[in-house]
Amino acid sequence: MVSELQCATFISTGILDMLDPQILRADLQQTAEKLAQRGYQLDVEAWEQLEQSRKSIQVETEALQNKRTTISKSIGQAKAQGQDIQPLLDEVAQIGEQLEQSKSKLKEILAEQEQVTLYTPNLAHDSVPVGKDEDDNVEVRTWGTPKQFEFQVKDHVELGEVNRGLDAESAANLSGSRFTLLTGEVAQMHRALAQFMLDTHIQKHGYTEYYVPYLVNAQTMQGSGQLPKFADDAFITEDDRYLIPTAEVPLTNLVADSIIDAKDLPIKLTAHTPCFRREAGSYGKDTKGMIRQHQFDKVEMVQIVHPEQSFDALEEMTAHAEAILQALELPYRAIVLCTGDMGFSATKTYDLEVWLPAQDTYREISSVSNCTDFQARRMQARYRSAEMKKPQLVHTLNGSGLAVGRTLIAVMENYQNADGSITVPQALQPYMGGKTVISQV
RNA sequence: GGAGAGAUGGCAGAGCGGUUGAAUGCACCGGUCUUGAAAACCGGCAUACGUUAAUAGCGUAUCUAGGGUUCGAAUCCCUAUCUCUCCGCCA
Repeated sequence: MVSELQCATFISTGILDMLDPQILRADLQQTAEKLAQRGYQLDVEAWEQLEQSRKSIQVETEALQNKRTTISKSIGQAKAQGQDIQPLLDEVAQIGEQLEQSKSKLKEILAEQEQVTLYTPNLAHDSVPVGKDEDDNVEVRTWGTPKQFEFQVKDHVELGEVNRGLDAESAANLSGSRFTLLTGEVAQMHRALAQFMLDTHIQKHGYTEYYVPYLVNAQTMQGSGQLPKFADDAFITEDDRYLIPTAEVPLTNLVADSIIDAKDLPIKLTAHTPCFRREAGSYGKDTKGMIRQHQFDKVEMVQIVHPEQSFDALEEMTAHAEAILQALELPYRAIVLCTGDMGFSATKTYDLEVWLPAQDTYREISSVSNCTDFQARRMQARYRSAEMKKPQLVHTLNGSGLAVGRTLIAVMENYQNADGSITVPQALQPYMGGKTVISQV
């Protein structure tokens, strides 16, 4: 649980952030409708009232401020010329109290508005199917054909036991439920997968590798949209740091509070990190095996791009994630998430789902999102070119390339043999000392 | 963990209670000169919000952040964060 007190420490920038205040102002009704598609109810009337009082009070405050500054300056001048300043002091004294009142009122309203914008999700792109939940997601394409097995397939838990590589009991004893302990060749394959993914993104897809902190502060979590709304999903330390739920958090925030030269775009970053999630609200889901864990490894891709490029970049990044599955020859399908199933910061998301023979279904293994300027606004990440008068917000994207644990599961299940041994995919063999099969049978 | 020093514009670096959004240099942009380039010289060059048709004017805020003192704060006080130096500890 995150206490009220901790929530109160969330960083106020003093600016109206998050959802573009200009958009909220320009076409409030339409914005509210778009938000409703995502299951978010914006109180239009309350917002309009807030806006009205903000306007009048801000104008009033600034006028008072101006008056005081002007008088104060003339006090300085009068003093320098040796004139009597008492009349001026009397005059300014009256403004003081009025100004204080006006100021604190304005502060209150701004804080209220910030609360609204901080909790408001990104707007969905027009190409995103409108829908309520995952049932309304739309399949975009499939790749590969699920293999027909001549024998009764085992799931990854059984395969892990057979090969003495997956020990749920020890993990539970050490840490509790939703943790995994890998040993021997299975642990080796897990490591090999991460290396293979990282090398592919660096060598073939043009990403720069990063090693990042696994603990970040509240400001950073807020920048990429995890806070304040999803505080309960994250692990927090006693000194108010958060275990990263994904490398997206530190990678994306690398450009926070900066103005990037347009010719340095796009910026393409990747990192292999553990990810920590409370999995609050997922009780009873995927309790068996290592599908849903408090700790899992992931290779993450992040791109910081020119606003006009972000939808092309979304396709490109999705292809980068698909390239890993293709190299491993794992059948999968790509789906586009509907408005109701998308994450908070995303305007459009593709999920990749890998075929799991034991479940006889596709399961999520990667999620690639275009966040447009939503995170950039929270982080104040902008770019500038010579022709531009003002810096503009960049667009940010992130995607898993891929979730390592789930990829391990997919390899184990798709590459299993009748005796319970597991063939090592060809692409992975160089990363496993040339080993072609895992077998403790 | 202990002791000390510091945080100013894209960068470097002045200012240390009044007319300072902030000297100066570098970088960058425009121009003069030049066959061209360099050099030299001239000019320009922060961000956000408000008002507005306006990326025009005008107003407000911003010298790490948050409080305070004051008619007035980059300048004084308090707190937090971060950086550096030394000691301790440690992979």
